[in-house]
Amino acid sequence: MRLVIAQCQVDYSGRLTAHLPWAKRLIIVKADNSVSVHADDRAYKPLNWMSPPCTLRVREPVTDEAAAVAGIDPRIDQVWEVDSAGGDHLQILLGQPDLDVTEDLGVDPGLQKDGVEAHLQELLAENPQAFGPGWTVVQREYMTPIGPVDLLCRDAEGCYVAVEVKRRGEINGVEQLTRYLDLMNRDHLLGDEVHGVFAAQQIKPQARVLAETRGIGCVTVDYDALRGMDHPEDRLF
Amino acid sequence: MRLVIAQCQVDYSGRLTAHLPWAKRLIIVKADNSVSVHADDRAYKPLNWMSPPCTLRVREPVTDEAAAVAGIDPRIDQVWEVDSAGGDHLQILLGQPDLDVTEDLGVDPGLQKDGVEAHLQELLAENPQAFGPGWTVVQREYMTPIGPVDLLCRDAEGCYVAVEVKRRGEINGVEQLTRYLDLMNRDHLLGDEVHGVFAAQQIKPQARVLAETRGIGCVTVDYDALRGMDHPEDRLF
DNA sequence: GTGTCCATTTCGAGG
DNA sequence: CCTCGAAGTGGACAC
Repeated sequence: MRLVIAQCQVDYSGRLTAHLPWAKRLIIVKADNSVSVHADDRAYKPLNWMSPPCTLRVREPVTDEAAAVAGIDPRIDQVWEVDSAGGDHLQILLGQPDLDVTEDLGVDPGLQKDGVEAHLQELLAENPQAFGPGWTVVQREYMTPIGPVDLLCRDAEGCYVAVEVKRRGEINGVEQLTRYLDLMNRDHLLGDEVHGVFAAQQIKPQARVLAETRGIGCVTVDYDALRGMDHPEDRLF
Repeated sequence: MRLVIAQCQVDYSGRLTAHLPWAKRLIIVKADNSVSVHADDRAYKPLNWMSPPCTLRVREPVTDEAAAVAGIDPRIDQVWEVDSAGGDHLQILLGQPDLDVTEDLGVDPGLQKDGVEAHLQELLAENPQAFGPGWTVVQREYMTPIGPVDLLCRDAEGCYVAVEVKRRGEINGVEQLTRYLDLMNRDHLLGDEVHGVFAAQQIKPQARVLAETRGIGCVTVDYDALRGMDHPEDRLF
């Protein structure tokens, strides 16, 4: 990993074109050749970047005399040309760096996550009573021609119910479930009419309204409580 | 902006929980107090981070003796505690740094962009003949109760057509246009039936199929050609 | 503030 | 390799 802090000007052309005027910024070159140009704000998002795979060519410093002949601004110390296979191009004009260090970081052991949608689906599959008494799970990731239904359940009366699980329930999730229900009921893949339930840790009001107008049930899920039901020994009382 | 390269262990808890085992990484603290932890790959995305606004507390180095008494790993040189208003928490255990520099970058003059969806919409508004001969634009960003239709047009026969403009046409865009059409035709906001056209630089096959089953036309747009039509003087022939 | 939608989204999984 | 859906999405803009 190489870190450079210097005055620079950046021009990108690819999916769009973008320009950064001359100013002092941080430039990161990672081991995967990716380049990112950071200002001192905007959290972790760079102002401009090139994603890997890409190649980086550095045109070396020129003498003042040669620069003058070529019409190059004498402030320019280096020119970086970054190219991707897709035709994207990033050009960075660099002044004298205030920092230029290279460090070998090695391979990272990687990030361990807990609490994403997959875990929520897993917990619900193990605790279908969260939907109501007598509910059972027929299958997780039940395949249809247009994609997998998160959970296929049966309610207390034995009716099939397709459950769409989301961390945050928004309109798109309702649309997605609606497409599954339309298909399953049009083709009578499961005989009787299949109902729908939209399950999420939080459901936006507009999504709830849309679901209800389509006869889809809404269930808000408490992840921590569900984890407690799943492993009662973890609870303190 | 402060750049630190050091062995570290990171734990995040907030919208999810995540853990990074002990390894050498880059840590960036920006002027907005945001913190990001980078490995030497994954383009510009950090492994872990805290978005502003947040506060950073640094617990100073302890002596080996004090560390032993407190049960702290003697490799630990500093402990950073980063907290956001939303209750998110990031803890970074740091070893002896290989790099620790602070640079003042000042305020960035900012990024200039060209070629995003707004420009595509603008070009299409100026060149409705891209949809067919005799087409006219009634209004850009035509407001409905559930959001703005990108372009409201009339075709050669004078029929209203709602046009949804996307850079890349995917299923969500078709759903979005469908909601507008459902509403406009249910409430007869414009008298006769309003048709729909889905216009994008590239349309995914599944989006195209969904659009066609709903009677929505698909138009793929060549941005550069359209720019050429708009400013013929820019063309070389 | 909430809601909606764009993004050079990035990223990962699955066919 | 493409396609699709999730993300600690973030950010801008309208209401």
